[in-house]
Amino acid sequence: MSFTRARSYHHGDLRAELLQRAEATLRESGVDGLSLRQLARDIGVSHAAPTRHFRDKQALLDAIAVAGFERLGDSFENLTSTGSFTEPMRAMARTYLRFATDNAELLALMFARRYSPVAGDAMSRAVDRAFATPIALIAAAQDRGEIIPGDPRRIALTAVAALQGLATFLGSGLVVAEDADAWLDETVAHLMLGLRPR
Amino acid sequence: MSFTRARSYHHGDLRAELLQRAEATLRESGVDGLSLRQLARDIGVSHAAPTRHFRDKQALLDAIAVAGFERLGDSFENLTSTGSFTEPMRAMARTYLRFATDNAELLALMFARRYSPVAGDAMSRAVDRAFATPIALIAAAQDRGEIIPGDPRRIALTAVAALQGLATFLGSGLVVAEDADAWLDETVAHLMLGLRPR
DNA sequence: ACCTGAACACCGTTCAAGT
DNA sequence: ACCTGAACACCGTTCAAGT
Repeated sequence: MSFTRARSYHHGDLRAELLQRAEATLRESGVDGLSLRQLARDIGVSHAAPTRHFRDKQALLDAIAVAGFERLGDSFENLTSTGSFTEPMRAMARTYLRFATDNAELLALMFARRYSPVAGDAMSRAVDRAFATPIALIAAAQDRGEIIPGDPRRIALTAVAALQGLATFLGSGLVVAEDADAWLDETVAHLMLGLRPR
Repeated sequence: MSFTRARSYHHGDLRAELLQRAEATLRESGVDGLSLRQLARDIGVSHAAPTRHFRDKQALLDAIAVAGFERLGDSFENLTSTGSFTEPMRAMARTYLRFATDNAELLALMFARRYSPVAGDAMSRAVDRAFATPIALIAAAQDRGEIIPGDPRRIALTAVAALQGLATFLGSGLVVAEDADAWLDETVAHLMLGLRPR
């Protein structure tokens, strides 16, 4: 059955397979290498079939971005906020930067600010969940007096922004990839201790 | 003369006009709205003419990115490193974030990590120049003992990375654009003083 | 409800030929 | 040296028609 399913008239789970295949193509060939027609050809379906599941190409890209934020949220899941704050903070930073370097094309898509208005709902849910762990981390450290007071969301997002920028610089080659770990440590140290001498 | 020049067989300065027009289109319609054929139509030249000046579309995008880094370098030019360090630092941050928000599509292109190998030379010259001012700013502050010791390039790039990440979050809507100034101040304060209580 | 095939209006790139 | 026009192999999107 499952052998012939791909050749039957109705595919069965075309939406899921389109998404999965699109993510693979994105990783291998970048956004520019992603075409709806090629995708349909790869799966063995007519070029017009994807329209049923994604109204246009942007809708597919939006769905990939949502899946990306969900995966980012998953990768934060086993972070703990116990112990001295520096360690959870460094673990979060490593997780984010690892996701960023392992999924460079995907990350660019996630922050490409091209979402269709329609995508907003599922998108913002996934985004909120992805950043929930860093925010909770900051809040827990504040309770222990290890972090200055202030809105934990704002503090968390400025911290993650520093990592996001570092990921961008790494991706562009402005910072050489081999030194990524050293840059990561330095970024965390600067964030925690500041640039002004103590 | 200049009225008929655009209609004569030889254009005269097609390369410069292609670049200028492309930057305008990029600003108005984004990268996705940028097509060589449309560009040629806008200028009033055959669709194959651009090939003489840019071997392919990527070469044009590279040239736009180089021009972007040059403009970024220009906008840093009148920053001074005198006075208490906090003020030059905030001025630099404002300049970068302003450039980022005023040229969102361009900035994305500048860090799109798709440079053709050929572009590397002019590109790295423009990049080096663009970041020279922030690096000099850090070095001067170190001399006055207002900044911790360490490689000024590394310190400057981690600082600019924090701004770059903030610009990305602003562009994606993760941080609302109206609060940009407040986020900027908070980012600079965190960078200078750190997140750990003093 | 889901998919196909043809049609339409676009692309980027190449290359002989024109000026 | 620079530009044109035709040709080629692609796109995304739409829509009647098929299952």
